[in-house]
Amino acid sequence: MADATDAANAVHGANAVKGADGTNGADERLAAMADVSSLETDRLLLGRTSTAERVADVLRDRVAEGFFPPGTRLSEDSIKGALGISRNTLREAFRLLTRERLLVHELNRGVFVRVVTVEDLGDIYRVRELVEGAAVRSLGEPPYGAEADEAIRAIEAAVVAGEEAAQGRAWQNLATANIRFHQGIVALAGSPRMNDLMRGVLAELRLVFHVMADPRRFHAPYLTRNRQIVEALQAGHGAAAESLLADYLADSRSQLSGAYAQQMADG
Amino acid sequence: MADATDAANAVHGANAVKGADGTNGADERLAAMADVSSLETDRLLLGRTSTAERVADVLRDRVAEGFFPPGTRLSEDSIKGALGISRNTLREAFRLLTRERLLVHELNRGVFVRVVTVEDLGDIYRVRELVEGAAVRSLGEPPYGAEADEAIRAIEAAVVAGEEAAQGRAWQNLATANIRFHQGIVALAGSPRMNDLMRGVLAELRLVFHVMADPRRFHAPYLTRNRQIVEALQAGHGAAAESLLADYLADSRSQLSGAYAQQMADG
DNA sequence: TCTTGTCGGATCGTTCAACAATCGTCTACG
DNA sequence: CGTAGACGATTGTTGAACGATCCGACAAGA
Repeated sequence: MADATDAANAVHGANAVKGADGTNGADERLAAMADVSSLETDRLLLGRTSTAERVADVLRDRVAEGFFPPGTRLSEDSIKGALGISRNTLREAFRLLTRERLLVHELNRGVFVRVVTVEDLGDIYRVRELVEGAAVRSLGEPPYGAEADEAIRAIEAAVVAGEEAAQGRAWQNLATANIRFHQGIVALAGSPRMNDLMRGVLAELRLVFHVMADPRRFHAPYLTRNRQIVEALQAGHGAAAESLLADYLADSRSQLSGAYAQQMADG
Repeated sequence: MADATDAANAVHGANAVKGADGTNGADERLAAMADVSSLETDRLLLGRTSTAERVADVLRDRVAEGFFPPGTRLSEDSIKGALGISRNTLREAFRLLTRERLLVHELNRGVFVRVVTVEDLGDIYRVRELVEGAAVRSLGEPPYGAEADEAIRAIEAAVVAGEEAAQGRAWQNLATANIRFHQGIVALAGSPRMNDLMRGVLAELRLVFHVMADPRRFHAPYLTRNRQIVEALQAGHGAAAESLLADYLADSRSQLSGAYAQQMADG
């Protein structure tokens, strides 16, 4: 859970960085005496966070872990008291989270944890099929670029994490690993905007899982398929991976949407 | 300028609507006694807006029309005074616009109109090629659904608007029409999330056009190609439209990225 | 002359208090 | 039984205040 937090923040922070500023080319003399250029990488990590962002991090984790189930109203007063922050700061954190589609804001009524509709779920899968498929296809033939290689390593790490979680019956961690697997798939495309989109979509999907009992049923069967996909990627069989992934998503979609519709109908 | 404003707001409002609420199917009796159904369209417009959202609308338009060029710092104090609103409300509006990637927020330094980097531009086109292409492909064979038919009508309306703008040498309107054309293309997929993504991406692209002189050069040549594409769509030649679109994007990309890189280098 | 330390104004981050607007519910009345 | 209206709770918005941070200017030192 803690690592899920860190990972989410890291990705978010990396994407939030704006483009290069124009301060290059004037200090080559300095760079000659000490290798200052190596610090430029760290500079992105330096981005400090405001209180509102940290509050948003806390609330995001709470929502992700199911502490605030979908539909819950997040009262300004109670949360402000519990976290010891001002109302304005809390409202700013709320805005940040509505941006991520985790919360919805209703005028004069407050903010609620998003309730994903069945139509939303269909759209989520449409996006996934499109984006994840395109990401794999964009790989082309090996050798891949350094960026893609790193993405593949991240994917494999997610698979391993999932296998360990399954072994330890830590279903929550399994869900996290599964989400990170697909995040890694999209990262193959190397497009920050696609990563951003998919991060939001997968966060929404997590909300879906939270209203379902027995998360194991929706994650465990896909462990071996994740493994197959990453092995295909590592072997350079992009087309095979894409095909496996398409089947995966189709199966997952039908299984999940059926169960979710029923769950929503039951209340 | 005024119509650009209205259009931007209308599009934004339509896309900002959250998923279907569950209030359908229960009031058919009412519709029978008086023609209430004609009001259902307006109902989405009826969603009241907070002050912060209206402020955000104003600022969004100002940015879109180039009143605030990229890189401009938006001072809280001066804008708050000019609009006659509280600082907190203004900050909330800023948050809304940073969510749309129009502004960037730097801690303790304020908010700035986004400066799109050359890398951003590359990513923007990657996303466009992927998403717009997939949207057209998702059409399949005619007859299309009602949703897709309406999207095609919107596309054609955008083409007509563009042709009229070109005739009147209203280059700003031409840019708007062009953007709306591509927004319509994506709407073919019928995916709210894709529409959302593309709205943001096209808004970013507008920022690019604002730092370039002679907008005509980047829009006028594509008028006839827009026309060809929409005619292919109307004729049910999806594959042809997709191919035309792909060429369009490739040409646009190379023309724009070259000019933009040079523009950024010149300062 | 160049570098470094220090200062002060301007602006942002955050909190607090207050009031207006709105929502939901409960009640009393027809 | 249904409905209008009052009430309490919560959100929307404002205004002021204080500390923190940034940035340019200016002075001291090598």
